[in-house]
Amino acid sequence: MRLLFSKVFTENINKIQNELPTIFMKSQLQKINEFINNLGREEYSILEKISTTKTYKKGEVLLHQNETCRFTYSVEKGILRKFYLNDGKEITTEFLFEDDIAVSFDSYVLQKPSREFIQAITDSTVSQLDYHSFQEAKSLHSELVKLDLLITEYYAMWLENRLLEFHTLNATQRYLHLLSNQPEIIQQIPLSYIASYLGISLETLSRIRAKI
Amino acid sequence: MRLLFSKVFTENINKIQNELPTIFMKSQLQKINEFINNLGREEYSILEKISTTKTYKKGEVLLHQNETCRFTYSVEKGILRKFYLNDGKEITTEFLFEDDIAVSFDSYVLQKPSREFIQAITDSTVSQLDYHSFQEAKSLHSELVKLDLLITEYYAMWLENRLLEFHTLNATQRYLHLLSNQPEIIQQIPLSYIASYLGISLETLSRIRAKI
DNA sequence: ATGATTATTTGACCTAAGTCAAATTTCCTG
DNA sequence: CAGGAAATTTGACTTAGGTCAAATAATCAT
Repeated sequence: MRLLFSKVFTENINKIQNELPTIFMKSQLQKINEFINNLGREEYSILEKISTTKTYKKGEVLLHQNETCRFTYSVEKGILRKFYLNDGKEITTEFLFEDDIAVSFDSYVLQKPSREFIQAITDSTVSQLDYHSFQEAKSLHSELVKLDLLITEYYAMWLENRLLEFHTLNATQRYLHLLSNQPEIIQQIPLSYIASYLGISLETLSRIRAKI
Repeated sequence: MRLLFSKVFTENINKIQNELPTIFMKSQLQKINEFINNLGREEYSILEKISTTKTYKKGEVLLHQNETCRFTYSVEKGILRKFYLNDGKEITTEFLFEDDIAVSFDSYVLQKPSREFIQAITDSTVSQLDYHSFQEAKSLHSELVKLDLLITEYYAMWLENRLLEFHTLNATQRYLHLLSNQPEIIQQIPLSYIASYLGISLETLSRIRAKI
C-alpha cells in the first residue's frame, strides 16, 4: 500500500513502469500526492503529531501473527515484507519499499488478530501511525477520511491487479512481469520470498531464471 | 462489492457462513449497515435522488469493456457477474447477488476505460448511482465519504481473501470453499462461469464435482 | 412435444510446475 | 581468510490440472 505522506512522492511515481494498469494507477498516486500537498497546515501537523519514527533491524518483526495491527507502517528507509504461514511455510504477500505503507489490512481495519506478519528485510526506518489516533483525527478532520479513501482505493486496485496476474499469467509470465515492473525486488530480495510472492516453488523460479 | 444502501441488510449478513475471514468481514458489513441506518435524513434522500432503478434482461450487458464505468450497480433483484476477456476467453471475476454492488472498480475510481464487462446472468433490477453525482454529494456531505471508505475497505478485504485462496488452496479446495461459503453460486450459475471464477478448466471442475 | 442449441460429463493424453535430494555457490562470522 | 550456514541451482521423477475430442444431458424455442 502506498505511503501516507511522502516527501519524495513525485520521484517515486516516475519509478513506476509503463504497463497499462500501472499507468492508470499512477494517476491515483498523483491524486494522493496532490491531495497531500494541498492538505491544510493543521491536518498535516496532526498527522505528524500522531506518527512516530522507529528503526528496525534486518529480520526484526514489526507485527506478529495473531497480534492486532495497531499501526500503519510507512517506510522511510529500507524494505519490509508481509507474509503469512501456510502449512508452516511462509507465503510472502507484499514487498514494501521507500514511500510504501505496510499494514495488515483486515487486522488494522477490523482491529482483529492478524493473519500476517510484517517484517523488516533490511535495516529499516518507518513512520508508524496509530490506529486510534488516526480514527480520532479523521473524526475531527474530514479531509483525512478522503485521504484514507484515496489510499484504500489504491490498495484495492493493486489487489485487483495481483488477482488478474494469478488468473491470466503462468509462472514465467508472472516472473517477467515482476522483473519489468519492480526490478528492485528481484535485485534485493531472497529468491525464496519472491517465489512464494509469485506463487511458485523456489526450484521452478530458479529454473525460470536460468532459461532467461 | 457490498451494497450501498440496503433494506434487508441484517438478513443478508446472516446468510454468510462461519468461516474465519468471513466472520471478520461480517463485522465490516455490520458497520456499514449501522452507518447507513444512522445516516442523516438529508444524506439518505440525496442518495435516493441521484440513484435510478433499471431493469436488465438475462444476458444483457450493463457495462462493456473499454467503456468508462459511470455507475455503481446495486443489485435489488437478480444476479450479475463481472468478467474480462483473456485470449478471447471470458474470465469471471465476481458474482453479484441481491444487496451486492457491481462496479468495474478501477474504471470507476479513475474514470478510465474498463477492462471488465458487467452482465446480467438473470433478469435483474439494479439501482444505479452516478459517479459524478456521487462525487458531488460526497463533497457536500462528508458522511458519504465515510460510507464510501467503509465499502471500499470491505472490497479490499474481499480481494485479499480471494488472493489468499489462490495462494493456498488447490482446485478442489477452492471449489469446496465456494460450495460452503456461497452455495447459491453453485446452484444458480453455469459451470463455465464458476470454473473461470475459480481459475480452473470447465472439465476439471466437472471431474471435481463427480468425485464429491 | 421435438428438434436444436447449449451445458455438462467422460475419455485419452499432455505439460507445467511441484517434490525430494544432492550439488554448488554465495554469504557471513569468528 | 577459513569454515559453516544459508541461498541457489541442477537432476530425476511425480502429479495436478490442462487440452482436445466425443458422448450425454439439459434447456429452450417453435
